[in-house]
Amino acid sequence: MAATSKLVHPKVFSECSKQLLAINDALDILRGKWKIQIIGSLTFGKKRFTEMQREVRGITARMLSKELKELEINELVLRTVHNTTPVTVEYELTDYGKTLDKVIEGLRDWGVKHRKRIIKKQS
Amino acid sequence: MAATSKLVHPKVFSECSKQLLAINDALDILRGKWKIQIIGSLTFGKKRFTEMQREVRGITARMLSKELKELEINELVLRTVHNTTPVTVEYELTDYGKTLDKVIEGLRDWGVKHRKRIIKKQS
DNA sequence: TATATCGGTATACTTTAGGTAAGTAGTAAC
DNA sequence: GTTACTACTTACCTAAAGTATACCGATATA
Repeated sequence: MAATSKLVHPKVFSECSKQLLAINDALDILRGKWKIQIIGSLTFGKKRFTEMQREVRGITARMLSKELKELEINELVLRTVHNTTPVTVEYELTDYGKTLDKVIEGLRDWGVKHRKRIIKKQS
Repeated sequence: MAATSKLVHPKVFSECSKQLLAINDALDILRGKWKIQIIGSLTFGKKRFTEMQREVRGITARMLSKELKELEINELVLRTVHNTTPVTVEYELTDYGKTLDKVIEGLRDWGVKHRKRIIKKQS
């Protein structure tokens, strides 16, 4: 006897697919090792380039520059150049960037719990 | 005159760094094109392999298999083989996997809003 | 006998992500 | 005139991620 294939109700199926599409849209913008961390660092306020380089552990100037550019294009981050010498550049979240608060917070909270769990398992 | 480097208060700095570490921990497990989508699809309940292949648009058997294995190793997903013919295999979120609810939800909600925004800008 | 299903695996390949290292302009301090 | 600072850019390279396609055993169906 062949396994009966429990068909998902079309309504449920399309609902799930639609939501996966949304997740995909979000990931398209946030994917990679650095973007979410960069946004995370900017939730603490305006930052200068070198400041972020120090804060986001392990990131190189190349990656920071590249990722910030993409975030700027997607209107999540605002870049402001100040006429000091040498020039200073400030990055901050746009209002739209700030709408990612819940995502960042969720990821951060889960990460904290996850780290605790891993450490507990090792001991 | 050189720009004065506004030093961040050590307490604020370490707090930010600590939180970025947590975000990094979370991302280590969830990074890539598919993992979050797979978990997202499982928030709707148990799924069989082929069912997921249909649901997660564009994923190949190879990737689905690979990603599910990694999620299983990290105890986010449980795999159950049923003795039907042909065999059926069910995947579901573990209790620990379910703790990602907030993250998935946040990403999904943001994705929905983001898609609306993009469509609006195009018109 | 031929074909289909389920849950994959094997192999080969292409693409993208990310790292390394060096260099840049403009200014200013030593 | 050499060095230092800020905020990058460029060229190059590797490793990881992802894709395409064919195939597997067991069984059931046409």
